[in-house]
Amino acid sequence: MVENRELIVITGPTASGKTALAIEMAKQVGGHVISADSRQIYKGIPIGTAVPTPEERAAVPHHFVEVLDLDQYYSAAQYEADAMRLLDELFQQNPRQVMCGGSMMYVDAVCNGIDELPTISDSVRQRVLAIYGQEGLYGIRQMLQLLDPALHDRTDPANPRRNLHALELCLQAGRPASELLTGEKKQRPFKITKYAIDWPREELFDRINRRVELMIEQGLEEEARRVYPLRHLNSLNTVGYKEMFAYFDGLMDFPTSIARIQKNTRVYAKKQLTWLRRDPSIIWIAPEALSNLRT
RNA sequence: GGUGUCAUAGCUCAGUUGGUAGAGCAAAGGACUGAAAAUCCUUGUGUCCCCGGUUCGAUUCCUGGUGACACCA
Repeated sequence: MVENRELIVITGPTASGKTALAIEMAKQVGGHVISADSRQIYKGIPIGTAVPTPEERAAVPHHFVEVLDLDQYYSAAQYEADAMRLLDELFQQNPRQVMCGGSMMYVDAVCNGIDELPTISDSVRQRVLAIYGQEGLYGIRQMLQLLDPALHDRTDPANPRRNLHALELCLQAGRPASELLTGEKKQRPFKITKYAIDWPREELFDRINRRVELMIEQGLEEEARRVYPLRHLNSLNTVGYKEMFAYFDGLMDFPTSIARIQKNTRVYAKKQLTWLRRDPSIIWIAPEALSNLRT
């Protein structure tokens, strides 16, 4: 009954052409596009996150695009749950569906699963923040070592966010969180095939630079001004907006902020590539092969 | 034309009282389990402008050249 179910995952670095390819694939197999993008999921920032166009979305149904308010909390774990629920539904209509996105953690959450962890309560969060405020990262590390030596040892000692969260988990769970972090890969009731588009780096960087210029033409500055009052939200701690905000704040001029967006987007693409490189299940496809797909 | 200052990593520059050199930015590599377009880590050999001189030894001092800048004509 579920034998031929397949999730076709189109991933890869930013500006590599995932959107168009995913739509083409979805059309061919008769499936929907499930976006795996931690920023396109928010409403109000379509230009800077290069959301699919209305025409593209009319051609194939899309999910998880422009559905959250900027101040809504969301996470890879929530995405896993939401996406799995949706896939269950969609597979009943069609055995092949397409996932598209460059948020590697989201992609992995669906492909491999994430451990079940307790939700951190406000009181625990406040308590950990207070420790951090008074004793800094050192204090957090010390307490973590006491509560969960194993987790302490494998947590990047210089990364505040990771250590804060590790300690939060221990306090919330009431026992060493490392017991919960099994890292077990979940079995999915469908086949997963991952593709990424393999551009020569120079060409990818060219595409990035051009796309940023296009965003400016489309009105990125105006869009950024609209959300400027919400600039402290995590959803706006995003390439394209941070740099515009810095320009609005007088920290840099307009051309500099554009150049910074281009640079930071290149850095982002590199980080994505680092993640992708260690995933042996990815099928890299040459850009030239794309034209053959588009029949 | 004259005088002066400068010439060091892709860029901006520091430095070596003569023992072949280092920061920021850029760039490259990596980590990643409930904020992930986030967060964090690692990586600096380059004819020290060119020819010659002094010296055990010159990127550092000296002569000359070339280039840039400033001022004077």
